[in-house]
Amino acid sequence: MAKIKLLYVEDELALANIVKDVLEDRGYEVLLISDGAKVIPALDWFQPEICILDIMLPNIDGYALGQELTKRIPDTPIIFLSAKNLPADVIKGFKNGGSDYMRKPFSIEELLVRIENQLGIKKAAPPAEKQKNEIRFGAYTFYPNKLLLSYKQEERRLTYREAELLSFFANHKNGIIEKKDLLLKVWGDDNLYNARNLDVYIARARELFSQDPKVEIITLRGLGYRFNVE
Amino acid sequence: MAKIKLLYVEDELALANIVKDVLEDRGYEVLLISDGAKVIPALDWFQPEICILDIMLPNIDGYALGQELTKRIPDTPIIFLSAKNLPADVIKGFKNGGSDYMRKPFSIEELLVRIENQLGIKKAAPPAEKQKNEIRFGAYTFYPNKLLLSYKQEERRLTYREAELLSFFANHKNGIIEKKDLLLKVWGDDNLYNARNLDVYIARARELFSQDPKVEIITLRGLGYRFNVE
DNA sequence: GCTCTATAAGGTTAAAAAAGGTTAATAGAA
DNA sequence: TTCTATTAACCTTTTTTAACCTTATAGAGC
Repeated sequence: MAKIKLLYVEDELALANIVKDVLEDRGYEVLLISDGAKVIPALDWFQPEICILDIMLPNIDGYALGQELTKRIPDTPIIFLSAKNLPADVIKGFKNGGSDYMRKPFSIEELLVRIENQLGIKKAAPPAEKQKNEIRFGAYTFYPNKLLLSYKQEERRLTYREAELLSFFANHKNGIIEKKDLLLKVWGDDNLYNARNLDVYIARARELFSQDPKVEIITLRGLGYRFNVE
Repeated sequence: MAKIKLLYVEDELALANIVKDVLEDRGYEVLLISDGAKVIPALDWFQPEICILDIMLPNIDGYALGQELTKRIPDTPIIFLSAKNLPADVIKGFKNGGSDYMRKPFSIEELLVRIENQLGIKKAAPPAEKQKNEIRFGAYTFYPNKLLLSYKQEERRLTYREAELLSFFANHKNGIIEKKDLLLKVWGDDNLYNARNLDVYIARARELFSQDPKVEIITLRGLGYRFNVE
């Protein structure tokens, strides 16, 4: 079975490395980032299933990061971890996208159990379109390996780029998609020509999903898109 | 709207009554039980949507109770509340059906937020939707993820910047909004040109809300705005 | 203390510029 | 060929910039 991908943002490296070791020992694939500014760019290639965030980070504040993550990967649970112990801080954590909040110092065993708890909650509802070969978008079904999109009885063959685009959407549904990330992932390079190219594919994707108004690609001018389903 | 039914099991009555009052004040329908043995029989007629359990109870142990509740009402979240502070106790709480665990003494505000968090996870159970999709501004409803603002039957598509501005307002309603914070959040940079730009968007926002006089954007000259609702 | 005036902040509207949408034509691979 | 990807052309919408107008506020002079 594939390992669960866990993003861990912490700047105290002495602590972080111990925790990381334990987590890896328990079978998680851990990405440890100590600089808050590097988190967002990492989302694309790492695609975490759960995030552990320290709050007091250099450069960026953990709360802001939580908010940003909630926008981009809305179904992924976030556990805040902080020496800020006041109830007001905890509340702020929940308001900024947190699914749980642990005070420092904490017990690693307790952290492990809280992680499992969050994952358990998520498991019950079944998103996680990681390596699936069947993905539902509203009334459509997308078969990434077969390059096929079906709607009711109709089947439609997709081209390679169309399928790549839809796969990217599948991994970012109901979240913010930056144009440059999309270009990098699907075209491997974000230059001006490819940007226009993407516009053409977006038009095509909109046409593909035109039967079901619940599936919509919303433009975030100057930034990218939102792919909304349901 | 029907009140949310909350089962609260606690034997320290002095504490319990204070908490109960606050919960009722926040709109919950609270059933307080101080004798653990009476919990199971009450399930049938009360049918709670969330349970708060103290662990050290006379007659029956809170963990056992948690286990029993999990069997009988498996989708109902349980928050343990206990003076037993060791990580091992917390872990035991999660293993016995807990969805969260708070150490005593606790802040009531924090409890309220954790309750909401649990309900939020459950409410939108299939696809766990953490972020708000619907925000009310007086007679208007704002759908930040759909970039939509509705008033009575009318729906109005918003542009990305308009939606960002309204999201910022949503997070600061009835409070002071500093121009520079707003610029930083919505434009990512506060320089003089963007400042004029913001003026244009404020005019547009005022136009958007012109149907309901209860929603108003008040200028705080030299500082920013107040976004008043209600 | 008043009143007047200068000035800067902000309101409003329109025009310019940039981003993106759409469709068709062209180029390139299979 | 034939199918796919890219480029181009033209159009629409959004955002930015500019111009001009209104209003609040501080200070000068009374």
